[in-house]
Formats: sequence, C-alpha cells, structure tokens
Amino acid sequence: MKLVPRYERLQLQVHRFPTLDPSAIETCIAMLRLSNELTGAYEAHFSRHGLSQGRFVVLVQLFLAEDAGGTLSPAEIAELASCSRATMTGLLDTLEKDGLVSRVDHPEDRRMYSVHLTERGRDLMQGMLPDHYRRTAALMAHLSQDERDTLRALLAKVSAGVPALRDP
Amino acid sequence: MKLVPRYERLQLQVHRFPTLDPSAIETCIAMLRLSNELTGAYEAHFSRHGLSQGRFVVLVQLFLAEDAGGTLSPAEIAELASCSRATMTGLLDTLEKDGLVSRVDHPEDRRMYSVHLTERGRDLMQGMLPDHYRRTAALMAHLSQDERDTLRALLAKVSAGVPALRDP
DNA sequence: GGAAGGTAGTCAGGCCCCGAATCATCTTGC
DNA sequence: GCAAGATGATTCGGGGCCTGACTACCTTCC
Repeated sequence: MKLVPRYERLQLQVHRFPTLDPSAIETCIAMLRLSNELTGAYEAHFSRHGLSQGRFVVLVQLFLAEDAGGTLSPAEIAELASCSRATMTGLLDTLEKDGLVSRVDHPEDRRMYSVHLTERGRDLMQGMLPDHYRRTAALMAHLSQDERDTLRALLAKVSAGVPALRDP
Repeated sequence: MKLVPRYERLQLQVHRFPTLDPSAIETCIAMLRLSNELTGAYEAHFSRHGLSQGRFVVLVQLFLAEDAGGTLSPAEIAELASCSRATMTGLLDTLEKDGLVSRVDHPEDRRMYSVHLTERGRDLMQGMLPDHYRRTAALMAHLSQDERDTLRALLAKVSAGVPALRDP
C-alpha cells in the first residue's frame, strides 16, 4: 500500500506558503488515497486467482483480442497495458512459465512473435471474469448513472491538469 | 507506471457476461488511469529533488510536526503515511544515509527513538514546498470549488464500494 | 522477581516496474 | 548487394515498496 499523507496538519501553514491551495490539496489527497484503496483491493482480488494487476491485464487483453478474432504482439500488449516492453517481457515470462500464455513465432518477421492464451489461460479468464465484473459493478453500486458521468467528467478535468503538475 | 486496461474492446462482450456493467468499468478504468497519471507525475516531480513519494511524505510530515512543536516516532510516521513500520525503517534508512533526517534515542524507552529533520532536510522542504504546492494547485486549476466538493463526495461514494470489491 | 505477553523497530526476501544497453532481424538508400 | 539505420524483444542492474519473521525491550501480574 503506497504512501499518502494525511490532511489535518496542513491547515497550520497556509500562511507560510502562499501557493498552498487547501481545497486542491484536500481533493488531490482524496484521489491518491482512493487510488491506493482501489489498487490494494484489486490486488487482493487478483491474488486469489494467482494473478497481479499486470498479469490480469495481459490475460484480459489477450482474451478480448482473441474474441475479436485478432492476436497481439508483446509490444501491442505493452501499449494497451501502458507499460514498457521490458516489463511486458517479464510478465510474459512468468505467464508462460505458469502455462497461461504461449509465444508463437511470427511466420515472416523473426524478430517478432504473437502471444496466445493457452487452454488453461482461457479457462482462467472464463472462470474469473464474471466475478471480476460483478465486483467492479459492486464498487460503483453507490453511484447513479448521472453521478458516474459527472465523476468521469471531473476526472477528465483533473487529467487536463496533470501536465502542469508533471512538467519541469 | 502501473497497468491499466483500455476500454474500447470491452463493449464486444457485454452479452457474454451478464455481470458486466459498462459504465462501472468505464468509470473505474478512468479512475485507475488517472491514478497512474497522477502518481507518475508526482514521481517525476519528486525525483527532480532526489525524492520518491514515500520519502517526500516522511519529510513533509516531519516538517509539519516540527512546525507544530512536536516530534514523531517511526511508528507515528508510518501511521500518518499509511505504510507499515517495516517500510518506514527502510525509508528512514535511506533518508538518514542521505543526511535528511536523524534518529534520536528516546531518553527512557530504549526500543524507541524520534526522527528529526536535519538542517539539510529542512532546507530541502523549505525550498521545494512552494513549488510543490503550486503544482498541486495547478493540477486542480480546471475545477471550481463546487466541482472539487462534488468530486470529493463522489470519490467517497466509490470508497464506500471498495470493501465489496476487496472482500472474498 | 520472573514468565507471558505486548510493543517498537529491523531484517531478509520478494514483487513489480523501469531505463539503458544489447542482440537479432528487417528495411532503406546508395 | 551491402552498409546504415530502424525495430522488436531481451537482459541487466536498480529502485521502491511490501509482507512475514525476528530481536530487543518494556509491562503486567502472579
């Protein structure tokens, strides 16, 4: 579980730091804290199936791609999963070792291969996805459709501010 | 940067999985994605000062505590930072090695000590906090006060659903 | 005063992820 | 046809954080 500061003590020094915007910090901390709760909860859920978030994302992307009749290369999965290709190599290594995916050589370009779910990997997804979807629905159960739309819109506004946070 | 799935392909299989609630998933993914952007951006910002999120939280808590005239034990910092005491040991080790904090033995209880900012640690905080606060304010600049309040309220509603996501 | 149990901090080992460097292969331009 | 450069995947080294087992110390209560 990652580190997130608590809010209480902050009020004390608004006067010392003119750039301190209390409601911005409070809202930001609320997001970071929820984000930790969320990833922690998913991690707990996935680990009951022997997966991590990263491993799950790989499998579910393969599952979806397969359903759409396609296939994926490591680089494509990395792109879909927003991780580096180096990370993807490691994920695929352990998934292959566990017999959940297999690497299939590309017929023409010998630098590449495509990744396929094994029978076992497909069964795992089939077995866990209904529960997974049910849990995600339960997570959002307290929000109406309108509230969900509002939340997404507000998150998008925050997202627009991320470059200002990140860039030098 | 952690892994977060993309949304597009999901629509294809609503019919196969009756428990799949598209707006729940879409909203959840939006949160996870923003959470990654956010922690990534903060990580980038902190690393320019030689810090990580965890290291920063320790220093800022010490800074705040000191300002309030108090002092903190490792366990108290761990509590404030929502991490385990074991993790705190590691953070304090590297912070001490970098000369940013010092450990001071408890006068009576030899199991304990208190953590203090060094001159260097204090200077680092003084120097970076104005910029840090400004960045956080900029992150939220696109949201009005009302929108921030709404966002926090919606996040709280999501938070209420976390147990349903986590528990077996 | 000494076992039983609680508490503070530490250690060892592990997972996940990354960037940089590397290897193999393909493509392009001459 | 062949060097030069691009591209896909991998390896290596390392950082950050976590958990679970452990040590040292204190407290309690008979």
